Amino acid sequence: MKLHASAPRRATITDVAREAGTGKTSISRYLNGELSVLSPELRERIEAAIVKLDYRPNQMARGLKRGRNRLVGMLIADLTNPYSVEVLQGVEAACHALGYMPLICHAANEIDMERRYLQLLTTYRVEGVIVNALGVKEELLQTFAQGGVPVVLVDRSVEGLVTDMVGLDNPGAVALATRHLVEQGFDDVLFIVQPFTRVSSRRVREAAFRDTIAALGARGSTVVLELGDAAPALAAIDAHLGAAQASAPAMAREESRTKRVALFAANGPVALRVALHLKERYGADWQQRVALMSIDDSEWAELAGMTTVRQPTYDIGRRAVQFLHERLEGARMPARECLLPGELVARASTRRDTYKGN
Amino acid sequence: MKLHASAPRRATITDVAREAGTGKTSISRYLNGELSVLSPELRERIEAAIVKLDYRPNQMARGLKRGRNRLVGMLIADLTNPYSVEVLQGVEAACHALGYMPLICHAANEIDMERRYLQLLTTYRVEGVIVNALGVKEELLQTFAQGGVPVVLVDRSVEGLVTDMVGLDNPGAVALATRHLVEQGFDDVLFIVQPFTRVSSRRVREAAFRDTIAALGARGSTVVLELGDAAPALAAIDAHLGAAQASAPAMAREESRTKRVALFAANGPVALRVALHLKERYGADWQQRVALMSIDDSEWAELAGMTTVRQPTYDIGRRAVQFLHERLEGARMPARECLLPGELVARASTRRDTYKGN
DNA sequence: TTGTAAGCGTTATCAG
DNA sequence: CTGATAACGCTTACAA
Repeated sequence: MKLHASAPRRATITDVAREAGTGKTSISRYLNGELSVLSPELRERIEAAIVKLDYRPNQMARGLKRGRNRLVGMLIADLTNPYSVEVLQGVEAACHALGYMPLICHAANEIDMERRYLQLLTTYRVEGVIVNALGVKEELLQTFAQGGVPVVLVDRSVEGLVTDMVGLDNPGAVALATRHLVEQGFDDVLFIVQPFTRVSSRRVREAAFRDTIAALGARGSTVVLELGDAAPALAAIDAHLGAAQASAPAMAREESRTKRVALFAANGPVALRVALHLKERYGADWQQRVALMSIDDSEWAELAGMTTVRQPTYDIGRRAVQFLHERLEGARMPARECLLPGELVARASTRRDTYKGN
Repeated sequence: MKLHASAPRRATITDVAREAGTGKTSISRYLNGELSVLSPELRERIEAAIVKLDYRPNQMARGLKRGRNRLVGMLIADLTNPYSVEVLQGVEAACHALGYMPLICHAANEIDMERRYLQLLTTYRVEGVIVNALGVKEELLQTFAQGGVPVVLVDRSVEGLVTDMVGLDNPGAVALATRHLVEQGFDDVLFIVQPFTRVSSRRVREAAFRDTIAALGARGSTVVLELGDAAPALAAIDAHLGAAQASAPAMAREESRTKRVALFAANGPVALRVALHLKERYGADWQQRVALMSIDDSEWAELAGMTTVRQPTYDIGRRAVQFLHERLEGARMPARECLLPGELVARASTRRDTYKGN
């Protein structure tokens, strides 16, 4: 009877070779699918040995020798944002389809974490990285690029770095949303966005908003909301809403909604913050009183009846991996940019026919 | 001028040794903090060489030699569930504090994925695994345990497997919630849960619900809701609600809420599904008409004014890593179980004073 | 068809 | 204090 050793070392290729009464090379060949060169008889012995020893090739050793470990880094700024999780799902699916193992790193909105993870990734010799940057300085990413490790950016670009990037077609999405609002009769739109100067996607959305508003000849302004300290922004919103209401001629109670003003949140987290505030201020039926639209189709959007622009998150993730894969396969081409279109999901909050009195 | 090689291989320890004009051993010593045995002079040369070559030790090679790579696997059943993301944050924080690198695997609710990832983890020779099992057969996990790789279960236990496990104190949480409902005047509670026979946490919650209801002498029943096909369950709920309403004596319109019946969702996803249905059926002010409570404090809970029991997710994650760490440090003790208490977050939906007419 | 031997980048052992 | 040298588990010429 064998005493249970405290750590019954996993079988190695050598063990298998011995068990099968052959050399390591043949085992290796078997593992790598070079079946044609193995006599059926040997093959069977190997098979048996592997099963018997429950052998699993050590990826680390493999990678060390081969020079590639099939690991790709996926750096995510904030998993708390459902957007990221959805992108991640696409990334995972694509990775598996192509035989990569995503090494998922979650910066949790901490810039140090981000740096630290990036270092770690190089330490593990990932073959490529997909980055949803928080605020990496270009140099950090540059390190990868210089080392010949392809980088694909998701959702945002990084100043001074030219690489493949995939994300939402922000101008298109914002235009889609804004046009919808105007068509529905809102001709004064408040665009609410987090501090945007340092984050490309926010910057682009804000600019697109102003452009679209101008093109449509509507009124519009931007409010900067910081999630950490939203009070000032919320006050500004209230003020705007209040002013609009005051200027509107008295109406029947049912029609008290400030009809011409709509709120447009630049992303899901902002939308939630604003919705919470509106609910607090206007009560449970806030949706009837103020129109809210948002980029990012949050899970609660349906519940709140909020109109949104849904991002093609899954595809974004898949596309990112595809770009990476192509580079890893040796593709030499200038940096590409893949901008996928958003989809308008119209709900009660902005639909003309939902509030009485037109 | 140096031509940019297509893949400027990363510097290895040998390169550094050459650059510093010394042997690999010294470099290794330097890397492992055995500074005391290095002459200040040599130390400086090494430092310089490392910086100059931007050297990063290869973790794979390290792991290969050392027999441990500081990798711990984290298998998550469903990242789409915010619960998982929160636990993950705790895990990450703790891992970094202890110098581990979490290898995050997302099964995306697919049982094959789960199996596949588990295999992969053993292939990468992770030192331990934290598992939020979807439905692993015990054998798979057994593989780890037998190989001397510690396993910590999160949120649910796996039949036939005895290991450390950490999660919510389900009986306590359910009792807390149920008692609250009864105290608020609801004496007929509908517990809504996904098919629970195969998932320990659901099973425990359901049992605890029945126990508590019995102990309190209230009425209560269980409805099984499948997220994939919720219609039957929702119909059952409607029926129950309808019956209660019919049996109640006619009241003023304002008091039409079926006062004595409350809905209790076993987790966040179920709560969302139910809320969506209620909204569809009762309109935007569904919260005024039917009481909904849930385990898991979803991000939209505040928005919907839904009472919840918040899970100590972050701590669950941290605790899991701690357990793992202790095992990795060689702790030999019987399997432990850490059940953390939930916290009641009372909101309008179940508060007596929020609906008119008491 | 099969096996031998030389590494991959580190660390550990053992002499200087 | 410092540095050869032999592994770690695997792949890959190169032989046989």
